Amino acid sequence: MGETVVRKGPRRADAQHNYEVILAAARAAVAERGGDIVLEEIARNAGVGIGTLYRHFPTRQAILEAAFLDEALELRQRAEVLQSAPMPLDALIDWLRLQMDFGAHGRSMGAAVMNAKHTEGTEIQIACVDMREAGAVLLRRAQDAGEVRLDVEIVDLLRLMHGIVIANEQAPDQSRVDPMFDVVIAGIRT
Amino acid sequence: MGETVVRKGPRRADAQHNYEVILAAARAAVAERGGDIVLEEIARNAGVGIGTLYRHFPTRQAILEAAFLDEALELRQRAEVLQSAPMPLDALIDWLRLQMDFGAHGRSMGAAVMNAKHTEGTEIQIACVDMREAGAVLLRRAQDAGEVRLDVEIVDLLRLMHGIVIANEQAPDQSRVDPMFDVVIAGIRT
DNA sequence: ATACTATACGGAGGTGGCCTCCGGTTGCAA
DNA sequence: TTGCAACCGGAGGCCACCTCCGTATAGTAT
Repeated sequence: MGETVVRKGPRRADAQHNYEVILAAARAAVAERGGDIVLEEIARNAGVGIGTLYRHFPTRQAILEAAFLDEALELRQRAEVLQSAPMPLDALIDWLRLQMDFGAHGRSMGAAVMNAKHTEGTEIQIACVDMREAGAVLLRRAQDAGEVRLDVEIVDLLRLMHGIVIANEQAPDQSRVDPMFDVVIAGIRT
Repeated sequence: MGETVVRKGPRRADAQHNYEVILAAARAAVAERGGDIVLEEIARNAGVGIGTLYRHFPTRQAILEAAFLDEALELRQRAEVLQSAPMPLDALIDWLRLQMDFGAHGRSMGAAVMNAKHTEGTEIQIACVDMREAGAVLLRRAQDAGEVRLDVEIVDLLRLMHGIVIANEQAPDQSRVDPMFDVVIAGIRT
């Protein structure tokens, strides 16, 4: 373990540049095609060889993780901001909606990334744990305020949001997303 | 449209036999690998050439649909049986649990099949519609009994069940499935 | 400025799965 | 038994994945 680790430290200028260009292309590709991105196309769009792409991101998983990292960081930040909102339940609900919006944007990448969340040590794993903990504070506040059932855990909510997004992904009409969300919210209330 | 349709009627004996052998192999493969089955492997296990497989099931989608068809039929049947159960809400809950169990068994095939549910005319589409309608009766009974909110639709419930299964698929622990299910049930109550 | 080398680039090529196509085979009816 | 429509099988083209290594160059030492 820990053999071909991608160096994060100081790199040659061209390497750093390529890394960023590839990542940008990857994000664009993920945004419109979801999880089933075509790696060689990303390399082409980034204007680099396929070998260069694979050096920076040794595995398909690595690219998806990198593309999702920012979202995880932002979701954590949003949670921390909401932690001081006046209405604990509303804050939680707002954050859960964000989860869905981000998930919808990231499309079915979710499955791939969800998997990564559980493999130790990854950068994305740490980011996801942080995000989850920040969300857990929101949940706890709502529970302490007596507005949410005590037997609900944060993972339940994250997975339910994720599930709603995934289940509606292939559907022609997105019109039932809100009702489904409402059901979940009603279900966690005391 | 409607060109290379797979004939359902009388076929030559060897063709009929191969069809069944392939389908059996496909079901076995789907049961353990989910949606990302390897078609050539199925053909190999069935002891037929790849060409034969493709004649009987023109597309990957067709195989998944065929493998899932039985489940849809059975779920419909179960719903019809439960329609005469004494407690409408309990009947609905039981049926939704079945949805999850079947989905869990069918694994991530769900996404592929969910898609098929919305393409017109397919055999699986008809089966799914029938199943959904049978489930809708269960829902309506529970609503008429005043036990379930009126703004809930059957698709919401099916998708939520599907979502729970998918979202938990990659997770190492399945222990949160029941709590998530409970949240949904609590959420649809009046 | 020049030379040197660790670092990085790029794409050819091997692998594997998808799907088509067609020459050969066989069930079945007459 | 014969004939043919139905059926079989797998070779082969395609595409994406991923590795490997010869070439190029940024950064540094002189």
